[in-house]
Amino acid sequence: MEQITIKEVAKLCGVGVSTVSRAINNHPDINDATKQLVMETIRKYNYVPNNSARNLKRSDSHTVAVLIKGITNPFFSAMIQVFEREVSGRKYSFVLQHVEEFEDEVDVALRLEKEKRLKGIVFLGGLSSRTEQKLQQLTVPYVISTVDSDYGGETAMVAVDNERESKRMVEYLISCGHEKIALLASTKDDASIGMLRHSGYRAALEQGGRKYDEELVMWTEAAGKEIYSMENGYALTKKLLDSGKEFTCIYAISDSMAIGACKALFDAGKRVPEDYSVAGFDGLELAAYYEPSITTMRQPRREMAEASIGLLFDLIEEKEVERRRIFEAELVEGRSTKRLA
Amino acid sequence: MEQITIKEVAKLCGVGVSTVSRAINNHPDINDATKQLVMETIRKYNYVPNNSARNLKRSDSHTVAVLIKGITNPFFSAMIQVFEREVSGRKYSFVLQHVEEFEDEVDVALRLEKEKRLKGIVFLGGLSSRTEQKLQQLTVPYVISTVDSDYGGETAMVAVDNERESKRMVEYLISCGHEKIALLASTKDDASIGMLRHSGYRAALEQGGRKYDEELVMWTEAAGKEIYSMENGYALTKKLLDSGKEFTCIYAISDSMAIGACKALFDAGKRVPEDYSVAGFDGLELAAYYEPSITTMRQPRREMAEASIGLLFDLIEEKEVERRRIFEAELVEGRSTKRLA
DNA sequence: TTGTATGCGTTATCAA
DNA sequence: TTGATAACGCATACAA
Repeated sequence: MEQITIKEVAKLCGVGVSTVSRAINNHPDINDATKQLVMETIRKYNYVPNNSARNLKRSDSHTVAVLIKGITNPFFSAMIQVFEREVSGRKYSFVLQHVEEFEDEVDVALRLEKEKRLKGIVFLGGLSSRTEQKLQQLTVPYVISTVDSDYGGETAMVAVDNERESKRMVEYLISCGHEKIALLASTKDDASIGMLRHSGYRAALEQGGRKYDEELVMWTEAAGKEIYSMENGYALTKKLLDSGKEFTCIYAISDSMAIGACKALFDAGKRVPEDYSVAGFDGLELAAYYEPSITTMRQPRREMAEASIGLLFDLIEEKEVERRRIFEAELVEGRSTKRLA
Repeated sequence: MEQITIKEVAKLCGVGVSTVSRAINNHPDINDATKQLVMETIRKYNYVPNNSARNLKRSDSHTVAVLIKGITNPFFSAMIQVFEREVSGRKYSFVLQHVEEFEDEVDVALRLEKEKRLKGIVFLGGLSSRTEQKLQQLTVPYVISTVDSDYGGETAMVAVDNERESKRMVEYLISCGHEKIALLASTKDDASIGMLRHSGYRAALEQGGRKYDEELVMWTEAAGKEIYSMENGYALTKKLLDSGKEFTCIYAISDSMAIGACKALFDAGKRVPEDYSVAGFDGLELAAYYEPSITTMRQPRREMAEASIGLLFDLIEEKEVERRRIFEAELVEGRSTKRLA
């Protein structure tokens, strides 16, 4: 099968290449009959325009990209559909770009921006390293979505206040009568949401007159594994149980970890919530389907996805808008936590 | 920030563009000193080559793509990492291309093939429609992964035998003493794995001397929702319970549906497996973490992902190999099923 | 309404 | 070891 080009289509139709181009791109100034002819031969010969050539030539692509590191994270799943809908509703093209583990998302963004002549970028899940300098090389607007780390003054951002909401969760657990609340945390050097949620935990304890006990904080050790996974939640809980420390409640900084925690407790012959309460964070669908359902802070993911695209287009259209959109999370009381007598 | 091009880099260095190109692409015939100079100015001015131009010019790209419809499906999650590893281990670039719900994956493949000068393609999750004719337009080898529908003679494919493994599962359930086994099925017009798993269910019942009862088959109605989801499993189970039909076991054609089924049973005040047994299919991690753990057919996903890339490269290298690689699934006995007395 | 010609940014060929 | 220059396939300004 030969790679047919626009030239050959033109030749086959007995017209010039610009006419073919006009037909493809729905230009107004083209005779309807010739357009039909062109479109027919295109279909007949299965002509597919080369996107690289188009991108090279075009100045305005009407394309925005969403970059995701860890596309398999279920937290992002529901958001992806929303991105698609919101972008195509604005007559733009949508590129979902997966960033591999070892790649720098800003590098990918820089490449993609040139390659596709992007109009804007959403970084889903934030930026792993502090590459603010590199960010400045971006010539198009961008929005950091679901992470509220401090990226510097004017960075556009959509997220919940992770520290505050984490604090609220722990305040709730305290209000249920829990004194010794263990935390399943991220790595010690985490500078992103993991640390913010830890800060919220600590603040709630200290302001609630409880002792912040370092021994009840189970840090993720190896950076190799996925931090927010069930597997990690399981491992950390096992370690916690083995430590012999006393506690009545486990607060995991993600729902997946909370589920891993439950499983570890079950495997140790414990019951949830009768023996131990367990709470998570994120509000994954799964948290509701688990048995018992997991008490969690639900992030309004769909709304945040909508707002991310909305903000991005506001920036593209150079509107003067608030560049930080902070959403409220919702405390969902599941049956994985109980009030102490 | 200006979009700097290769020409300007050349000018800045006082060399020709071809020298810059040589430096970028690690050509051997270039003076080491000039190369250093070029690379330094590139870094200094943050030059990023335009990929569209490169793709346009290059003939061999050393890139393969994996196309996924439904990238949020947790079944694919673990496979993606394997694809990355396997491809980059072969010194090829890897493109993970998400196919939107309404898009035809072959169209996307055709476009991408031209745009990126692909060397090969993996279709993860099979092809939704029978577009065999279009497939022939692909000029590069491709492998259909995880779906064993009949795509015609020579189609390269890596999958489990869905019908056989589904049959095995039901045979197991029969061997546990279950007579009335309800099925949570896909849509009636499904022509893919959903139908194959249904066929296996039916075959097991009939060959096992049990009656195939159409009323125990809960077909998914609306094509709008995600078939293999917890939500759908929940809805179908609710419907089943409401129907008043008698049964002792639910076999869901996916683990997610099985979890939805469990939740529906719990919400109806039933116990699993004491009142009803529940089994799934796929062997998701989640099946092991659920309480009770779900009895399932584990597909060797990592191995299948490896084999998909392996087969693709065999085809790229024009080796004469078996084009169909069928893997065995593993029956994992969870605690969601019990033997009847 | 249509065709011709130019250039997008790069790589590759060729001659120096 | 280098540098001009010709493609790559397309969109578009301009001429017709």
